Amino acid sequence: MDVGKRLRLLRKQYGFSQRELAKQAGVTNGTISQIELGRASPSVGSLKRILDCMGVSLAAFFTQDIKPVGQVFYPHDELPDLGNEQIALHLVGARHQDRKLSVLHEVYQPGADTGPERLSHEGEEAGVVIRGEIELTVGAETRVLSPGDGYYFESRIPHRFRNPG
Amino acid sequence: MDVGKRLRLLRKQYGFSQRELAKQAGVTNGTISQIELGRASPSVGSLKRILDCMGVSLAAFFTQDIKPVGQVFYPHDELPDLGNEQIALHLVGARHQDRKLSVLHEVYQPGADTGPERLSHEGEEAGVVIRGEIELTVGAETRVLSPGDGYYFESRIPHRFRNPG
DNA sequence: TAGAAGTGTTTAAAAAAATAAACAATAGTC
DNA sequence: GACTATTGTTTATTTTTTTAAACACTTCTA
Repeated sequence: MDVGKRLRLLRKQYGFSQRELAKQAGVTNGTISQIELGRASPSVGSLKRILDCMGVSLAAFFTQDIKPVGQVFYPHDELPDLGNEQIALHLVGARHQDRKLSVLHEVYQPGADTGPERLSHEGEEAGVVIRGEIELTVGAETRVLSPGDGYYFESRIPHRFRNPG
Repeated sequence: MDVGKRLRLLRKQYGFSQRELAKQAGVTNGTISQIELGRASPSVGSLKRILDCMGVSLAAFFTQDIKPVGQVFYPHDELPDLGNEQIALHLVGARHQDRKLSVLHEVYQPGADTGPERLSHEGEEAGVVIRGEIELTVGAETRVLSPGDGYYFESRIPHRFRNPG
């Protein structure tokens, strides 16, 4: 089992560049490059700091137990309607196990606009497109969401909202 | 989770001294001392070489999944008799999971004597005391076996036979 | 076509881990 | 008691990792 190959695979899954990951982990991009190329065997301390940024434990790393990113995009017709006839309440992320957050699509009036970002912080995030279209990038995946479509993901995965309209 | 404390615990379980373990792993005793004291964070390469000597994977190490040494000593009355009335066939290590070896206590005539050793090699080992008493040391445990008592253990655990009589 | 910003890789210097050899402490033997 | 063997720890030196900064390359944007 190659530590370097595994780290690179994991980093790609999360859509990090070497520099992004390095900055968060408190190491340099060169370090990550050399580890991935097998030119250096990281100390367990360094490796731990790197893996922490992706929510992966040393145990999971060496167990080959890469947890998949999970379902991120929820088409409109996959949002169960929990509301009544006057107010539509579509729950986003219903299938997401260990859900710590509940977001509802409540139909009253158009919502506010979300500006472009590229964040990676604690917690979880979810939302729904109200009007127009929004291009959402989560990790390595990018998708244009139409009105009615939703999203759900861990905020530690780098993400960005963009209005292509 | 402290890597040093875990390594020391594991080493003690296997009855290794720092020098014994170091020699097999191809590192120095000072290295192991410093790791165990937390004065150094080993590279995954070094840690792997050390753990290999004890048959512990990096995954198991970080999973806190220390597999116990397992039952080593089997008193006579715990050996199930698989034989007939003329020949007694007592199976040693019946409860040992993943048993790759079967040793039977066959009652015909007294067996040979085993000299003192201190080995650590591949494979598994098992036997039964025929006559007199034998002091068997496996890992950190020592026990005097009487006629009818048996033993079963992985040969990579350092062991020694001694006839105190 | 530049120019800026992004990517991963490479290299000399700094920091940390691993070595080699000493030290101190204990236990066993003569 | 002295001698030997074994234990774990400590320290100066060597080796390796990590850093910091450059490099080469691609991809946007003006």
